Amino acid sequence: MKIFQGIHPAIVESLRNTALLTDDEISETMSYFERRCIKKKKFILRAGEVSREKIYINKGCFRRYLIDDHDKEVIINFGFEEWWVGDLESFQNHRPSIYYIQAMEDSEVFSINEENLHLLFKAIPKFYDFDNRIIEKSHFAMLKRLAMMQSSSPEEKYLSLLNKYPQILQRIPLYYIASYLGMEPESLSRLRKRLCNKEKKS
Amino acid sequence: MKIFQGIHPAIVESLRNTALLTDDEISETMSYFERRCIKKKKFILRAGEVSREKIYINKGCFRRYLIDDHDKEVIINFGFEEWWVGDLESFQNHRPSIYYIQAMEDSEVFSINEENLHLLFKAIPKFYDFDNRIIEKSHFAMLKRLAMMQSSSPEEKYLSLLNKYPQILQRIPLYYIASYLGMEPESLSRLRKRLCNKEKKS
DNA sequence: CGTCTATTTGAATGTACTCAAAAGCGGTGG
DNA sequence: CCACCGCTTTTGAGTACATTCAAATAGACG
Repeated sequence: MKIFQGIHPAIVESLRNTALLTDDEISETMSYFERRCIKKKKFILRAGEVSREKIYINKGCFRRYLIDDHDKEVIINFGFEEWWVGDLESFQNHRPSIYYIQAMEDSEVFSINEENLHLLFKAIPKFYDFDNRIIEKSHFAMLKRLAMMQSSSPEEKYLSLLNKYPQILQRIPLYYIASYLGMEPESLSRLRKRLCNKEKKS
Repeated sequence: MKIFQGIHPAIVESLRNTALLTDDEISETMSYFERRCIKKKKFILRAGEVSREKIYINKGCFRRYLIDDHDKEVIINFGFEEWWVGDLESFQNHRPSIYYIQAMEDSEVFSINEENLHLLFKAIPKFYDFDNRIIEKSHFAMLKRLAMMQSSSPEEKYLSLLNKYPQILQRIPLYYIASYLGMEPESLSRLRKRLCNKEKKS
């Protein structure tokens, strides 16, 4: 098994086991991508711009948010290693995006523009299927998150987030987490205090 | 332009203009599907079952819901004409579903099982691309809905729903709409009263 | 006409929200 | 080493509104 220097093991793993690519095909696939570094706080997309590339995170993390009707930032999701980020809708339709996407840490990504993406799909059809399956998986995850948002109490939302991303507290400030959970930072602070007290009692 | 009897015009339209199929290809595509009638209140899927077919709605409407940790029904979404329904995740992974899908009216659907779907993809590759684009679109819509759920007041959620599906009040009972919006039926009732009063004053 | 389903109303409670302020924390420069 | 500044989190007080439980009303359908 070939070792791929500087590529996150989870990416190689999923190209191997989910996309079912051979090592040669993985090398070829990666050659269509460009490696880029994004400094903390830098944007890879702003509302109004058209997304010109698909981006996979090799290292670091990002937040996607939009500005709602009350001029408030609403965080839609975070992106960590081995996930893609970007506004696929803008990318596909060549329409201005409504989202901002910003690096939360110094990050490194693999990006690919539309032209190369089509060449890659032609060269490695299995990658086309793989890419479609990624969207599908995002969709499934989104459905479950929506169910959560609708039915769970703020406590449950917070705990389930911690459960899913145990490292999130180390990487993301609480007031961004609050926005992601659909609450105010003050409420999250009080909620955490409540949970703390419960722990002590039990 | 051929006329397709008994097929919802919106379905034909999207096969023609989005999938870019010729009339002959549309006929061929449809021949892979089975037409089925579903009586009001009947289930096309229950939690625990594995979804064995993909289903497109020709007439009528459905609701998808799950039973949450507090034994409460949570409505995830409604399906109307020309949309697909079903649990794609269960269908793809052959795993038991967590969702219930129930007809809200006497309905008619086009269903296709896995075997025929693969045959169809082989016969009409453009349908494979089309199908993937449908998932993508669902995903985009879901992202926007999530943003709504996170940032909007109950009033805004309700009004935006009416705006998106003007016919919904005629077809779906209010207490299901309440569940979809993540609130109690009583709250929706009071909310509607408030809106009514505002209208009168203005 | 009666029964089941759906919607509204009432009263009491809890909790998230707003606004305002304080405290904690990290880094920079004098 | 300390003072200062920006960023993040916590605390406080008051208000608004969704929730719960209970009951009344309204509609639909046989």
